[in-house]
Amino acid sequence: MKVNVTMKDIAERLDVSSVTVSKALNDKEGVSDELKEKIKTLADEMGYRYNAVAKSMKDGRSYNICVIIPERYTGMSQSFYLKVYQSIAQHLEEYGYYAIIHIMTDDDEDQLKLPRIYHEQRVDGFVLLGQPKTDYINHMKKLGMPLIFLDFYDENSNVDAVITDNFNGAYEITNYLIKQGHRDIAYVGNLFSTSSIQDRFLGYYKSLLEHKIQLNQDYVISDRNERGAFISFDLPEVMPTAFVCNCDQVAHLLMERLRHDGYKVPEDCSVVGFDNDIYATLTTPNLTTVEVDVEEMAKNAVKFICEKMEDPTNSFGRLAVKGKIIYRDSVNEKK
Amino acid sequence: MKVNVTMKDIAERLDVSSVTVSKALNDKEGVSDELKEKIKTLADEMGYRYNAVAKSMKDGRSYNICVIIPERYTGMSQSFYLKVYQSIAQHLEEYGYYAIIHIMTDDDEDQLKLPRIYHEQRVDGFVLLGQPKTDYINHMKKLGMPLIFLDFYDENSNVDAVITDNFNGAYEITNYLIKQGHRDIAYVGNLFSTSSIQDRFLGYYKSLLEHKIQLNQDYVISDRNERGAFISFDLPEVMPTAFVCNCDQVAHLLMERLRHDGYKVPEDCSVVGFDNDIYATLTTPNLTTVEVDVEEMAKNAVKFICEKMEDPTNSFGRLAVKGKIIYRDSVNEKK
DNA sequence: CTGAAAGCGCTTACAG
DNA sequence: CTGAAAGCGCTTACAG
Repeated sequence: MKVNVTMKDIAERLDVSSVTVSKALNDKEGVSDELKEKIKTLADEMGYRYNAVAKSMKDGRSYNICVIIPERYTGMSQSFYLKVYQSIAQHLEEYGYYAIIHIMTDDDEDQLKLPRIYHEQRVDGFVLLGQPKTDYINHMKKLGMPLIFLDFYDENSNVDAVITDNFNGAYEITNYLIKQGHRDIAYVGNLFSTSSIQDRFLGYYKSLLEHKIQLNQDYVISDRNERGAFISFDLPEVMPTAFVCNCDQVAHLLMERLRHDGYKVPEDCSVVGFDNDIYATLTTPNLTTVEVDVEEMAKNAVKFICEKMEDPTNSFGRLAVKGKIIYRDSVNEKK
Repeated sequence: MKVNVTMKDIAERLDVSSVTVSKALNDKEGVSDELKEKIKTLADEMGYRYNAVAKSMKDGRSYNICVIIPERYTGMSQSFYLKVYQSIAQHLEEYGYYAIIHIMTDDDEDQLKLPRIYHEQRVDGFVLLGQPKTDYINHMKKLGMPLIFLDFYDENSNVDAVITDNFNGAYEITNYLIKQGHRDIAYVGNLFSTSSIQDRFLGYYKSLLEHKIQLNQDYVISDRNERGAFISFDLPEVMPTAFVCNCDQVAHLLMERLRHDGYKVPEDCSVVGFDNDIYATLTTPNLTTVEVDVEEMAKNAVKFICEKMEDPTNSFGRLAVKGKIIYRDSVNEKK
């Protein structure tokens, strides 16, 4: 058995041309059924493997999509990114594409260094998963390649984006707290860090507004610096009865802090999170939170990027995928 | 500006041949320094990007290494896998290779289904990260492609492997417990699940032996079924004063269980883990554990696989990379 | 239904 | 130092 069987090898054995073999193996028209069967059978027998590199070269496409994740996000809730990646990879498979992860270092981000895969023309499009700095985004846009933002968007760029419906999720979970009788509700998150955190805040705020609850600036608590690293924070002097956290991890940190300061959850304070990631079930009590629909987000991101590759003028805007409240044990009715 | 600038385009502009352009851009001999500079400058100007696909086709290599992770592992400590992947990718870059993650579903594993990337000849070697079933391993071996096991090994396969020095790590951390005065020490882990868990057990056992401590079968506690899913377990009737857990996650679960049953850590029982992953610092108190040297493991795995691609007869055996004990607050001196 | 020719973008081996 | 020719494995467009 030859090391690498090619279509030509099959063609020679059957005394046909490699064009015919190509047509047969790709189920194209122009080969008799009989011959097609014979070719396919022999290909199997000879252990033929399709050479996708040759195909790539022919059509000038790599069939790779690069999923760029800024390194600082991978330190956070890693499960999320691997899950999203897996989902993207599975959906891309249906289109005949591959997903390749590129974890971008802070240095590369600062220096606007693009992944090697770009410089070697081995990629047809990018999915940005996790928000890089504006300069980097602008740099990527100039490439003129299909580009999708996933799990964030940028006000100043009209790049198509698939995001969690942060606004509505936070709105609904705040409504739920209010329905439980809470009126003194704090929000934990740096409003200037990412669009997600900001939108979740606005959803929280909308719920307050609708219930005629005044927004108390002491109840807006920053949890991280602008690079995304968590910072320690003080609890408000007058304590609220509930906290809406911008993510489960910070809810987890907050609950440790509350316990440390002698508050019981949910007896003294209720706490809700967002994401339903690993931290949601690591805390005691388990967190009531908003579950992100990873599957649906990945599916749409893939659809968008593939349609953009077909026709670069395709544009989709911003798609907000609805999440779902998961009710657990971190919320009490306010008596 | 043309959409895709090729060497030929540069050649025409400079009235030289594309062979010369190729030599210049690759810093090969046979071009005058002056001409080489001119070519490089123009290439930059024209926005030339190297076409690695053409190169791949020419040398019949994809320059891709596929990192296969069985899906059931990704549910566990995801941070680890993403970290390992990143480290592999970075090291592969030095060799001009790319790393591509493939998360293998249980179904694919059962049906011995290889990743599409293999069938399309878009991969030159495999790194198996996390132990698949024996049948799958044997199937992969038959491919005759460069193959490395990472973070596990298989008794029956003589495939090169890079692993954490599980035996020594567990041996040393058990020694530490004994030095703190403990003699009734349990081990938590299913001995028949993976080679890591087994080796960690043996390291624990060696430490007992050296200190003339009888192994008590009631003190060997299974934590998961053979597919790797955690199961609930009973605490021994007569409690030990310390637990060696096969991983941080199970140490975390154990500590919750202990707390629930009214035991305090480390006052009543000491607990140590293994891995130093996210669970080590999520528990209160923080875990004393063994840190895995991800960087060193990835570096060696990459070295091995690349040398095997150069010469398939290269063989390295099993390399155990030493870990490091991280001392935290989950161990007390036994009075 | 079948196939000869040309081409994708590069590199190698050779000739000058 | 420079370049014409051939080839990597496939597919497309066309001719028969």
